[in-house]
Amino acid sequence: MPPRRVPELPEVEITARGLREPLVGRRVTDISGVDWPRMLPNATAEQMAAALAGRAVTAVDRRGKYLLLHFDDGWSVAVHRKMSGNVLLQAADTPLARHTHLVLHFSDALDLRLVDARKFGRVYVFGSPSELEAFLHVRLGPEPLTGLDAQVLAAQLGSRRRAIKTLLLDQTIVAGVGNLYADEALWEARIHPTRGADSLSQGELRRLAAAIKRVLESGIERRGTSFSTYLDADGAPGTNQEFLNVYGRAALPCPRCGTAVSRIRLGARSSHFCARCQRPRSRQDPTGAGGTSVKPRAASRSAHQT
DNA sequence: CCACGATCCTGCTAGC
DNA sequence: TGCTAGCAGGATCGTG
Repeated sequence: MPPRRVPELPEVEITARGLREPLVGRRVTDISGVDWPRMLPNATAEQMAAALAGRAVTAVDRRGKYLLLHFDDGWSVAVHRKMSGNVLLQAADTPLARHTHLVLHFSDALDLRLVDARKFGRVYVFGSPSELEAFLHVRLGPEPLTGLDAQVLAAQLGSRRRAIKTLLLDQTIVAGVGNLYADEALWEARIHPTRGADSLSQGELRRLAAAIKRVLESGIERRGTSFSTYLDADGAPGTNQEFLNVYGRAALPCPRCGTAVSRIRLGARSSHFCARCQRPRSRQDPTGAGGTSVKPRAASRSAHQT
């Protein structure tokens, strides 16, 4: 099995699009397979079964990195795949994959299965649109594809001084951006990841807002940075891994200038950038030593593996 | 209010 | 070759 990328906005969007056609109009018949109660933080398996059995899917949507299943009578389910979670649509007679922690049984012997080796993924149940909205409201900032420009980004960042990369990973600043697309957007905008958010110029904010949209849209167009073919009716895998400029490319040449891509540790996350294209013009940190240097991983093991 | 470390998990890999 | 310690990473929680 080839390596999988952590799902971010484009990957969740592709999942939602793939599920929409087969699921809308279908009814839940039962729920099973809950072997890990933490997966359901706001309900028990019994409550979830009682709430959803007999209900039809009215819409499949996405907000940030949450996959949303809407049902009739105002019920909804929000799925967060976190690090390793997968959502598989399979015929009921397909053998259960290892690490399956929840199965929604639908009419016509169709299963929606949540498979997650690391058990970080979570599934929430809501009884009304306002409950769902309240849940999402406190967790998610604006949607980058429809609600982001330089002004919005500036307002979201406020006068915060933390590293811009760290703040891009904060879902209340902008929803849906994760480690991979944050690195790619910063490279595209030519902004060093450790730059203090309050040091960004108007022009840099404009470039960054545009770059965030562009990398996410490209990711969606390429059907995500994923190697899995699940959910794709035509079996086509995502191809964005072939187009990454810095993420997972430590020590490989920057596609723009040829300089070896740097990898540093920022907070508890790895950041990839080009030290030449992305200058640390911050006042307090002229050397760019804002993060801890780490040895590049073997360059062969990355998203570029064939 | 803000920053940041610890925590949750297990497959994978580096290192012995 | 086989074993094991340590890493990876999104989001939340607790501490300073």
